[in-house]
Amino acid sequence: MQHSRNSMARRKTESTTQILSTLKAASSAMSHQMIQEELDIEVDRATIYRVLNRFCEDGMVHRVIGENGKQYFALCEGCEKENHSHNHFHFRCKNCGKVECLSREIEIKLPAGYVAQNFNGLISGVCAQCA
Amino acid sequence: MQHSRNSMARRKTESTTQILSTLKAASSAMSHQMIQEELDIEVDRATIYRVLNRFCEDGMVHRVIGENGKQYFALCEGCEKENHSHNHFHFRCKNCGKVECLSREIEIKLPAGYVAQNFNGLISGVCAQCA
DNA sequence: CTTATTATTGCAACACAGTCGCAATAGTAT
DNA sequence: ATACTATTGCGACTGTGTTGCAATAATAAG
Repeated sequence: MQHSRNSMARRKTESTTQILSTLKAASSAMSHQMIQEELDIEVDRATIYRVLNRFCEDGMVHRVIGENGKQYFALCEGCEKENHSHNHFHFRCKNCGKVECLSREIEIKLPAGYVAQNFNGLISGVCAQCA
Repeated sequence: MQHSRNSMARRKTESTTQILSTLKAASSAMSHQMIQEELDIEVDRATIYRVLNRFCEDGMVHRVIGENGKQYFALCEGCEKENHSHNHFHFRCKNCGKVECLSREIEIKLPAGYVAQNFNGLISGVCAQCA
């Protein structure tokens, strides 16, 4: 079978399915560590990152950068299809560590000539459960 | 002389003044590394971080987290006084590394019970100079 | 000016995130 | 069953940001 140009088909493995279902089950964005702890099987840190990066490339998952500089991953909910914009904010609770989506979409106008490739909006503080 | 409770007066040193004037001279937010390279004197990495953290505590400088998870520091321009909100976006050029302020202020409504402590809005891409 | 106090510094060590090369393993298609 | 190659685990590595500790130096007080 011929693949277009950079012929790379994704394979289904124990790791990928488990990580995917972990993300599906999660109510919030997860760090690699949270994912690792949640898995039924042992998966290497490097592998988890590679799987998550692949998911991001494929547009199944989006990456959020916390105010702590760390990466969090969450399934794309409403932007699976053509409109793959992640222009919404996230909220990270500094107490319980939960990272939630804030539904409101934001439109930011850039100065002329600027090209946007990535959007990362995050508010951190204390969530209602922890307040 | 008595200081209110945790009696800590800030001292003026070669490092602090140099770092401050470097930030003043900068047209964009800087990483610790950019600052270190720009200084006339050698200052330890740890010291730079400590100075910057002190500046942040004092509200003279604000901290921006890049989409790469790294910290960038910039002088507060319009929010020196009482209204110390940093609710504006930044733009980081993935080519030249420059981190600029986007002037527009943003207001985000949080769900009930949520308390915001920090705001970090960043768009990354390619700036006009590099496009 | 001299002295005492303590904020600040440099150094080394550390914890952690995220990445990468390589050889071994295991999906997938034929 | 076999070949092809995506994926994995392991180890090593880079870089960020922090911290403990002893030495240094800024500031206030005498």
